[in-house]
Amino acid sequence: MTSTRETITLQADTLFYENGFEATSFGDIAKAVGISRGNFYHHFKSKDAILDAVIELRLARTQTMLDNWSAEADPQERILSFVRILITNQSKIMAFGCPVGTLSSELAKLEHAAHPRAVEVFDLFKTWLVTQFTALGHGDKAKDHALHVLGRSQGVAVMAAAYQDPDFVQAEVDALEAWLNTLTPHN
Amino acid sequence: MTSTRETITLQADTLFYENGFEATSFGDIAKAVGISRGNFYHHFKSKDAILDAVIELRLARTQTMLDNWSAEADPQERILSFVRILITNQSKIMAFGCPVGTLSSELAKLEHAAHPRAVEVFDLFKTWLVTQFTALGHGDKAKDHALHVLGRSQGVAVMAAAYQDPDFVQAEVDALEAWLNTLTPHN
DNA sequence: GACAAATTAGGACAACCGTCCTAATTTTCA
DNA sequence: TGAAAATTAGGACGGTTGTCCTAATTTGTC
Repeated sequence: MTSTRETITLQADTLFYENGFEATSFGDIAKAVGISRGNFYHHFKSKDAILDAVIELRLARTQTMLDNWSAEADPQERILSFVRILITNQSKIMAFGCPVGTLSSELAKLEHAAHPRAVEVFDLFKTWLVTQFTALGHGDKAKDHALHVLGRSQGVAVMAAAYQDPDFVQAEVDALEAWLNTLTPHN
Repeated sequence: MTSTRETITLQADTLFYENGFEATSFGDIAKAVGISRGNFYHHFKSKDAILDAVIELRLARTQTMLDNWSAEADPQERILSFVRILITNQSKIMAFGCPVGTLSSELAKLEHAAHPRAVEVFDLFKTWLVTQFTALGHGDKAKDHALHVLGRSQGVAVMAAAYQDPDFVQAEVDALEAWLNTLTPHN
């Protein structure tokens, strides 16, 4: 029993990811949802309001995903769960890049008011990663390591979308795993 | 004595970078150049034609930059020249990301015909980096190392545009330099 | 100085954009 | 069952988009 508002948000989320925010029109979303264009304003008063809802959806989804990964006993294994979304979502990432990174980049160029809110998805990952690195005993280096892992993942996503090369993605995931092992020798 | 066509290309290059390709209109370019909108089609028959010219401009600029770096005697130092564009162009990158990466990402989402051509800028960097790593004696690992450096740089650019944190950029550049030293110990 | 070519400005064009309004329909519930 | 509320379709709106046309102006050349 998903409400029309939810359906709009879900479809907009997909379209914003696959085609970009600017390139997605009201008509595109209306067609995907199967409602008339004019009816829209009963659910959202503007396109920006839809963007806000999409960002909140992504924030909630991300938090749920992070909570699930926290079930893992070993913090190192938790971090690997994060790194491996590059493999899990490989085909989508090779086609459209990372949803977080590409939206952040687009909203930055548009100087869109929702940019800081979109970056909060990064914050969720960052905070969670800091927690894991702290648990591994990396103290004041935890934040640096968290941003490092985030950045490496973003770089892989950009190059994956440029070249569509699964071997590169796998090699970089392996390299990140090796780097993690360098940080924390498993005795 | 720059021709109108050159001026259009230069202004479009800046606007595409700072605002995005899709978000930049003919009117925006016309205003920046200082000519009427209708006059445009005497120089470019379509917006895509302007994009092609911009990409070719970037290809030429990139090649020139790589040639200049090749003057450096030590291949390791050449690679560092590449890494340090993150510092040189820091403020622009924090505002708009990497021009190569963001255009590639946008054109991928638009399924634009010019996407492969835009990726050729990456190819220039890649080929050049492969040459440097080969000169350092990394043989069959040269290509992997080249893509690794490219990816790391892209990741830094994405995160820089998200957080506008110069310290993060500097830390990542240092980390990349340290990684390079790990690869090739300087005795 | 005359004439052809290159370049220009300005506006027309159809299509689409985000937004908004209205009137009809469906749903809810006392 | 009937009235109130929620939801819907369809279209109008002003503005902007990329594209194209025409007529005027500038430029270059003999």
